[in-house]
Amino acid sequence: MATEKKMDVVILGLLNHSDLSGYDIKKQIDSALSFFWSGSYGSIYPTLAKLEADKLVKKKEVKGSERNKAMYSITKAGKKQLLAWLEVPVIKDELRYETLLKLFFGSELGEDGTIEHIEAFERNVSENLKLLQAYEKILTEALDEDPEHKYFLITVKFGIETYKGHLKWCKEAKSMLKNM
Amino acid sequence: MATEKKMDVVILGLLNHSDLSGYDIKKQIDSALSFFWSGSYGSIYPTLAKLEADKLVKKKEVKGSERNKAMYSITKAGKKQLLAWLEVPVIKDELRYETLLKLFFGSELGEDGTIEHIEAFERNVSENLKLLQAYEKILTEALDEDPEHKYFLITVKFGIETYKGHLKWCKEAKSMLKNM
DNA sequence: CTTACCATGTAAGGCGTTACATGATTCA
DNA sequence: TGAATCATGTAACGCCTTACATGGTAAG
Repeated sequence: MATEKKMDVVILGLLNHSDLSGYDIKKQIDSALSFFWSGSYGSIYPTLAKLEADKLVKKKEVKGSERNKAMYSITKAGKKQLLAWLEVPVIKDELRYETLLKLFFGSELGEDGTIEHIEAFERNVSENLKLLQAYEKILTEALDEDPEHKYFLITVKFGIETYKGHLKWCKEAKSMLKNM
Repeated sequence: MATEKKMDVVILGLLNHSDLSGYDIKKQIDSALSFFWSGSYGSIYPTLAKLEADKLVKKKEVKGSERNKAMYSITKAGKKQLLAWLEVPVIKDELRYETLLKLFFGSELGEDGTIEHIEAFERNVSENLKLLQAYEKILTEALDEDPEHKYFLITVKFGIETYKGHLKWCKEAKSMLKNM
């Protein structure tokens, strides 16, 4: 079956906004998409080759003094495929937090160790929240420049609300563990 | 390398609380752990066999008039392994929401379609929130019965705060899309 | 009497990661 | 001149899911 949780629609979606190399795609996944998606070169390059073979993207070798570099752009068939995926209802949203697993089994570890896990989680979330808030500011200011900015901003706001919820829980969880 | 995001510690953790069959383990994963973890029989049974071979769990065939059923219990070596994993810092918390991917690339789909995705997400989160709040009530009332209940309750509260954050975002996102 | 649930397991394959391999260019 | 970044790709392997295969038991 087609494109359920795969790299291909991510690539198609990114190329729908601008032409990119495989390296560029990796960078975008690691920045704008990183808080809800991930992907490695070992997945990006083979997918790009497959998409090209299916004529969903077009490869252009960049010539001249530059090193070997290939820029990809989306084709009409690619846009059609992207839209078809966008129209289909979401199949699966997955939250998979190892932190919660360690908490769930935490009685074996005890309070101090568990609190350490929560605090490490808290530090991590706080940092990511700051990054998202910086994104939020930039995107809000540049909202008129590009109609896609609105959609990017909405996902950023998702991260902000979610992380705020996480931080609220951190406080609650720590006080629950300490008041025993 | 050992037990980074694997079924084995989940099983060890569950068996640390009570003896269970493979079928029981699946049920627990699909209920108490479902909002932050998942696993299938195709992963549970082979892992159980491997854990038994490593003497981390012990298998007891249930005899008598009952059907073929095997109950597993954790061994001392198993407890040690579980504790070792609990002590190690969390390697990876992963949030992977297809909904956000569809939102991120949403300009191609347009406002109406995007709002439909948000509303489907909203319905789903609302339902799960209700389930978690039911769990919260039960666990709060039974807090004294078992020292582990406190740890279960903390993870449930995580889900509640997170889902509340999600729902807050749903409202925000819809109004952002409508006010254009 | 049949539907739902209890119960165990295997085989094939999907999807992706990590690690490796290689080399150019830019910047301090 | 050496570190960081740009840039592409492959091979091996890990981990899990889906689908299949099988059959007992409880409840309505």
